[in-house]
Order: sequence, then C-alpha cells, then structure tokens
Amino acid sequence: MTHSEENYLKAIFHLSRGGSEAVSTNAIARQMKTKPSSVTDMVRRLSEKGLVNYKKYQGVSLSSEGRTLALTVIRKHRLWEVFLVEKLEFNWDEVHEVAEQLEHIKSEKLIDKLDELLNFPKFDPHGDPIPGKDGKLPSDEKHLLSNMPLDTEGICVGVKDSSSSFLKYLDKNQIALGDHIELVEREEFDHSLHVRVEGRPMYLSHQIASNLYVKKL
Amino acid sequence: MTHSEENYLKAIFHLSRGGSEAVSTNAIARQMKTKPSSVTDMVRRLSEKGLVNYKKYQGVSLSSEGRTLALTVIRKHRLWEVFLVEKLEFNWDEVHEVAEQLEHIKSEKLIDKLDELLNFPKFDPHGDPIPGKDGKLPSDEKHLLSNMPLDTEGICVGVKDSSSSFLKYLDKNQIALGDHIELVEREEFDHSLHVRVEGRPMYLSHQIASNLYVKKL
DNA sequence: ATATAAATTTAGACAAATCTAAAAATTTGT
DNA sequence: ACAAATTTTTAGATTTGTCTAAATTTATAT
Repeated sequence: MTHSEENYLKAIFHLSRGGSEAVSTNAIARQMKTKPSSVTDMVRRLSEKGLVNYKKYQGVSLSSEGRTLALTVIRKHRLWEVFLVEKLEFNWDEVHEVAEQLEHIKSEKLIDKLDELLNFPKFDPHGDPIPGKDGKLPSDEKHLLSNMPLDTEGICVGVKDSSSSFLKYLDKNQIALGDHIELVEREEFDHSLHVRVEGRPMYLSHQIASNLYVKKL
Repeated sequence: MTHSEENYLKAIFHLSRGGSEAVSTNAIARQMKTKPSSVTDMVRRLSEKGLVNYKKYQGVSLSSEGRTLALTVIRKHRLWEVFLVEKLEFNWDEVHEVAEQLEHIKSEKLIDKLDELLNFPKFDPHGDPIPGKDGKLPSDEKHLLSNMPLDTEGICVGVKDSSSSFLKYLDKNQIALGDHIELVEREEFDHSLHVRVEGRPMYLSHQIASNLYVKKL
C-alpha cells in the first residue's frame, strides 16, 4: 500500500459515509484536489487489488478489505492527533497536517503502544471517534447544534468542520469540547441561535451551529 | 526534499564520516541497496539542487547545505529512536526500521516538542550522538573496546553495529550502555578479551569487542 | 606502458502517480 | 425523446526513482 492508495481509501470512506454508498469520480477528485482522470487511473488500480468495487461510469465503493484498511489509516490518524495534543502541546487546529503524514507510518506495534500511552482514547481532539483495533467505530449519539430543538441541553462533543479558522473561532470564544450548552432561542430569519455555554450567554450564527456536534443530556 | 533524497544525503553523510571525505558511487549503491547507475542519476539531481559537490568519475561530497539537511534527518531519526524506547517500551533492537520512516516527517514544531518531551537527550539508545537544532554534534570521547590497552576501565557508551542480532546478544549477556567495563586480558591468538562487566567476569570475542564503544574512566 | 579489470556513466526502458486534451457515456431539460 | 450539458474515461505526455545492458573512464598489475 502506497501513501497515495491509503489517501484514496480514506477519501472514499469519508465520502461514502462509512463505506456504504457509491462515490463518484468527480467527488473523489474534488476531495483529493486532483483531476478526475487521475482518479479513474487510481480507482482502477485499487479495483485490481480488490480494495474497491468499480464498474466504469458507475462510481466506486469500498470492498470490505478496503474498508478495513481505510479504518486502520483513520485509526492511526486520530491516535496521532491525540498524541500531538496530549503529549506535545499542539493546539487542536494544528494537528491535521502532521497527522496526515504520521498516519502512513507502518508498524502495528507502534500504534498499539501509542494507543496504550494515550490510555486508549475513544475520540480525537475534534470529537471524532477512533476506530478500535478490530475496526469498530464507537457509535456516537451526536447531533448538529443547528438541528436541535429549542430548550435542549447538551454537551459539546465534536466539530464537523475542523479547519483551523473554525477551531480558532471556538478557542477565541471559549467554546471547548465538554462544555455544557443550552439552546435558548432561534432567529427565524437567519437561523442564528441564542445559547448559553457553561452558563455564559452567546450568539451563534447558523454557520457556527451547523458545525458543532452536541450530545443531548 | 523527497524521502529518497533524504536517504541519499544520510548515506553520504555516514560514508564520508561526517561529510568531509568524498564518497564513491559504488559505496553509496552498496549502502542504499541499489544499483550504481541509480546512484549516478540521483547524485546528479542532488548536485543540481546544490546539496552535493559532484564531478563525473570523481566521487561525491556533501555541500554545507546538504550536510545541514543530513544532520536534521539524523537528528529526527535518533530522537524518534529515543521516543520509541523511552515512551513506547520498544527494545533497542526494534527501533531502527520504524525510525527510518518517522525521520521523514516534516514538522519543525513536532521535532522540537518531541525533543522537549524526551528532556533534550544527547544520545540515542545505541549511544550515537543526537545533533542539536543548530546541527552541532556533541563530540564524544569514545573508543572501540578492541582498541583499548589492558587494565583500562571504562563505561560502555555505544555500539558500532546496531543490528538486531548484536543487540540481542548484548541483552542476553546483560551488557548495557552505562555498564562499567574492565579489560583484564587479551588472547594474542584471536584477540578475544577477558573483561569484567559490572564486576562480572566475561569472555568477549574480537567481533564483539570491535563493536562496543567505551569511554575511558 | 599497456592490457586487463574495476568503477562509473550513458542510453533506453519501466512503474507509479500525476497532468491535459479529446472522446465517450450518462444525465438533464424541455 | 433528443439535444445540450455534465461526468467519466481514454490517449498520450511528464516526473521520480529505479533497472539492465552497453559504453566509457579510471585504476591496476605485470
């Protein structure tokens, strides 16, 4: 498995929301910042290796072997992110790029020992679940804040967008994973929200609320 | 800088004993387990980038920029080795292969923070010196046990050969870095040695003694 | 000193991963 | 239904790093 092949599997996994749905060539090209013709080539190679199911013009989906491989790469990526934040004092908006490199290191012992060093974390710094050695994802009960009914209370458990700019916004406004959130009011006009975060009243745009995951209390 | 380019610079650094001497195409090919013609190609590329000095048929040497790059790769390799042994409970004979991968990760912050986490170590698990951020190597006063005069006492500080089989031999015979060693007698016939390791009498072949570094007391 | 051996370079090929431009298949709109 | 738009694939080229086989240069040995 080359780095590039691993990256394609990861992209297909994410685009197919867990490996079920079929994914279009164009969607993959957009995600990987490459051209559709390159995707066709790579997808054919992956198909020959039995990692994806592919018929011309019909889109791609992961085989069960491909899904397993994608999950181990995602497991490595997320464990490294925890390491960077917990052990090396990285901020949660700085970890992605480095984890993109570290996820390709090949050593089962390394990743098992890292898991142990970090105390077998279940979620990465953005609240995304870390697949287990067996490839199982902890099914999490989370909802976008923007989709929750008024007056619900919950705990902030993750972010949908983990771009640096969004994460910096949350830092600046002192919104962190684990915080208590209460939905007070929703503006009909622009769907912005009045909330209380750890008791502090705040105003959140729809853009913000539709990228914050909350677990109901 | 690609992984391959970094590996060539590292190989040239080691073969030229610190970047001074010129190195032959064949020597590099042997070290890198590749063919001389491939070396010629790569060396030309490195020369065009100004990382090595190269004239056809005359061998290669590192430019000062190339030497600096080689040292940062070596710094990363050795810091990761310390991490694997100190934090992830790897044995010193298991770290090389993984460190060969980790040394190519690109992030200055990562390596600085790792250095800090490990308490700024000066030597890797095999006793090899770790270059500083500035590219300086701690000059170490070490000698091969096989070259030392009778009755000297010293501390075992490093290994020349860091192959798994040699390191396992040392483990099995309870010889570790930091141990006190006394040279009692040398057999003229085969240059084998009678020594005391932490007071324990032992018999060491020339093969062993010529791969153990000792610092005189 | 010169033939032979060894080391090095050149020439041409290949696989991986990418690209552009053109062709083919599919989807969409009316 | 069928022309237009979109998506996808093909064809051919490029770069990196490698290879084999042949040619060239340097070193060696009598």
